[in-house]
Amino acid sequence: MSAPSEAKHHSQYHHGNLREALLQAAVELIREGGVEKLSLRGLARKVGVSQTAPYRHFQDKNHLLVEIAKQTFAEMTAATTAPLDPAGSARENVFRCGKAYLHYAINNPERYKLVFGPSIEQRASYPELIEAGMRSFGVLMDLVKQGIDAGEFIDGCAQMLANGCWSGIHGFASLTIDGFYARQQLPIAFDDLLDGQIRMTVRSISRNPAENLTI
Amino acid sequence: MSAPSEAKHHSQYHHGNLREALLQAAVELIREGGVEKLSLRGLARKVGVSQTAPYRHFQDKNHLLVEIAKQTFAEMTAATTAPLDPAGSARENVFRCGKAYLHYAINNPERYKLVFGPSIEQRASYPELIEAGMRSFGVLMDLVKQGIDAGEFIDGCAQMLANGCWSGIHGFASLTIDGFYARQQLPIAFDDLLDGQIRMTVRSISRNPAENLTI
DNA sequence: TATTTCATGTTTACAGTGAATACATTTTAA
DNA sequence: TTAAAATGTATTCACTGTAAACATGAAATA
Repeated sequence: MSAPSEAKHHSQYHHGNLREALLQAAVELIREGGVEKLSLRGLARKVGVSQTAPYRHFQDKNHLLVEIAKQTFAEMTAATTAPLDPAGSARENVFRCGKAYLHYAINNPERYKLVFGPSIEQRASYPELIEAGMRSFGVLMDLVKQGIDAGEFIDGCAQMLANGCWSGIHGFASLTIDGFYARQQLPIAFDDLLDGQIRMTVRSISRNPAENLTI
Repeated sequence: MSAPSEAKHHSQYHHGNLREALLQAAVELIREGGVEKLSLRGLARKVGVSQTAPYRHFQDKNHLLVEIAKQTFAEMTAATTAPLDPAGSARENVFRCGKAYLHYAINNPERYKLVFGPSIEQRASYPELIEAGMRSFGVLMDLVKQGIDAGEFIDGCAQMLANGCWSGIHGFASLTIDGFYARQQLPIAFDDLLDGQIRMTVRSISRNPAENLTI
């Protein structure tokens, strides 16, 4: 189980594992200062390599960002899938999924912004990125379909209902990350606000919802 | 009613109305290429002035963007207030407000992204910007309060309900603008998707909502 | 009216960026 | 053993935001 490229005596000309090192360092820099502050030159400096070395592994800056975005989508998919209860109701699972989604977003604000923000150019021309995003959305989509089939959710275009839920959760994540809710003097704790958002989301597609915000 | 600064023979050294000209040109450039592509130097070029002239009117690039964002918030406030019907129900008015909001966002995608995106740094340190944003949010907030008082909406923290609605609408606007919904093969027209989003939003806070997505 | 002052322009310069090109070295395959 | 391919570096260009010093002309004052 020896990793060949790592076992070798680093001649210190060839890095050995530059691509991975760049990705990892970039994620760190983004976490610390946001995508806006990430420069390829600074990244190269951090990794200890010349400023043009990254171009041997990424066509340009955008391609590197796309790679990180793909990884981020994958992590989101995993994070929102993990807490699901196969035996639970669709309502419960949408709640769990939403909560995990928001926790991921709030704990990884800069990566979340990278994925949805304007830093990545020409998103549409990276099929793998689109697919990674679709897979992430698919978690919610499947739950909504199950809920419709089970009669828990209102009848209608499943995609529309799923989009609606996604919009609510994504909007809440974005506004929270950008500080729009932090500035409000709320009579309730933030965790309750977050819970309330998810309950509203579930309520928006539920049949016969209660008169208060329960699930 | 003669505008003194405009009546004078332009000596072509002093522009005469540079601040306004810069703002107007910047809005155009943003509309065409997004904030990311806006450079102060390009802006100066477009207005026909030296590259440092803008610094006589704006402390730095960020201050210029903040000014445009303030104007954008003001326009949004006007756009979402105009269609309200004082005699109508809160449900109806939230619907109208939401629809106007989404139309503004979709017709002015780059300005919308400017206002909510990461281009503006240190938002919190511009009180006038915060206030402009609060006024825009206030339109929805007032409607929600009215709806709670009238018994149309569920009882609860008004701010939480308003935030929830805003999240849904804002999320939909963002995802639409960023093309996440354009890539889906939807069985329904986009206008119906948009309508559905607003109905879901209203539904999420309504007492005794119908079993389908009506208002 | 003559003069001074100040707002608003310009020129020049610097440090930073993404990226293209040409060159160097090391690894790999023939 | 040697040729080729992969992966590194050095140099350069065009672009950016912005600081500093200087120029001009409009408004205020003597």
